[in-house]
Amino acid sequence: MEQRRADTIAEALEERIFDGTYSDGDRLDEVRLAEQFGVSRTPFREALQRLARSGLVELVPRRGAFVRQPGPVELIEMFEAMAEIEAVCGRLAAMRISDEALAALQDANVKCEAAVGCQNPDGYYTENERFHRIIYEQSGNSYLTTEANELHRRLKPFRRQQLRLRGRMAQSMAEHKAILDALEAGDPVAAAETLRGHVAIQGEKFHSLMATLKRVTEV
Amino acid sequence: MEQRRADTIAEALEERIFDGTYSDGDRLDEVRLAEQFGVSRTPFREALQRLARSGLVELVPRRGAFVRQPGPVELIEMFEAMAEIEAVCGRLAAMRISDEALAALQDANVKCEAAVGCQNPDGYYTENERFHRIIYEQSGNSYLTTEANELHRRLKPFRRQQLRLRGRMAQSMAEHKAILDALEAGDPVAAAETLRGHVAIQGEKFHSLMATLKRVTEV
DNA sequence: GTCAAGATTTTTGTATACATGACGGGCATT
DNA sequence: AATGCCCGTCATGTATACAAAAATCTTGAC
Repeated sequence: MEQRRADTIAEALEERIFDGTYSDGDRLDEVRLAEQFGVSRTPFREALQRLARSGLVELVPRRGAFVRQPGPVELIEMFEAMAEIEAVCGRLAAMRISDEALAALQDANVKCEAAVGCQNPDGYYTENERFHRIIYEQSGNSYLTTEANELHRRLKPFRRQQLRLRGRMAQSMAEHKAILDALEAGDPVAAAETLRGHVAIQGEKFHSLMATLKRVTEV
Repeated sequence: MEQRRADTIAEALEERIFDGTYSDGDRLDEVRLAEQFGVSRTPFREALQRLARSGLVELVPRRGAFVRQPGPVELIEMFEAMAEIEAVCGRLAAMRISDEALAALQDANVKCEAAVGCQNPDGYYTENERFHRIIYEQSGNSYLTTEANELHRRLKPFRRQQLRLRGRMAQSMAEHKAILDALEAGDPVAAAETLRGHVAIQGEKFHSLMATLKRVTEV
């Protein structure tokens, strides 16, 4: 699959939005940025439109493109949607998961535990992501899988913060175990419930999220 | 909100794809169609990219834009996803729905029943859509609402066929009643279950869907 | 008659030029 | 001094021109 220039530009812009180079409300000047990327306005505008579709920028007619970071309400809604969609994937996966996938989940979990032991948040994060993506995949529904992956990607920057919470990794491991048990038992209801609880933002996680939000938006 | 030309073109193309003017695999010639719409290639390409993001068109680099109708597998997956997302919306709505929304749902249902009495499928269809959109809205989650509306829109052409099934409208009414009861009772589980069952493609509905699919793709 | 390689043509991707609508500053009026 | 209007400047939206890649056609050899 050949890569258009607009694709690479979109990725670069996305990266800059995620890492905070551009923050909420910033206008993305077409001529200046196109020049900076070494392309003309045409492919750059293509990239902007793609980002607009993912919701990262807002395209106001005749006024330009503006960075659109999710606010507190939007973020909470996205986390809730993530929890519900993961629950759905888990429900379906409980009825459809393959033995290979179950083994892969177990493998991811083992490596997660190892990462916890080594105080290695990055390793934990990588394997945790694999764990979840396997469940999306095993829903056996590519539409849901795509949606789940997309939401997962957008929440990535905020999710990462959650792991910093004291004792969060250990608790998360216990929840993974419960999820795995439900999937092995082929219990759709239990799989859905445990996954929803695992992903949902509640209690201390909520305050933590709000705190990081403040830090991001106030800079 | 000002409308770009690319927007109107995208809508027109979408319409033509839905109504079968263009069918699966057709190439959308940039110069010919842009001329036909009376615009240059630039806004027309914008429209193509938008359609590509909705999944109606596939943009193959260096080869062009091709109409991408969902195949049987994809359609079944989309209907399943719709059923699951509606179930989620129902679950949340059962906990959050307002009295006004409940009244609106009842109103939609009454008008549905009237339409059934008058043998008026169009009227039924309109009110049925309103019924479902209210439930999406009352999930209290705008992300889910957007996703649900989008899926609903894409499945519209296929859903319409389902209503032609003998006795389908009457059965559907009974299901609406059960959904309404669950929402009134504030029972999340019942709301989710009844909605999932209502939307899911199963039994005769499945064969009917396959039949319409054949008719569409073989023309 | 078939297949292959080169030339031609068509078409996509990108750059640039042009036109129209938006924002801001300055001036006049109250 | 404040407000409203007008004009200049600039950015966006669109058209057109150019370049590169793919598809097609032609021609020649086996």
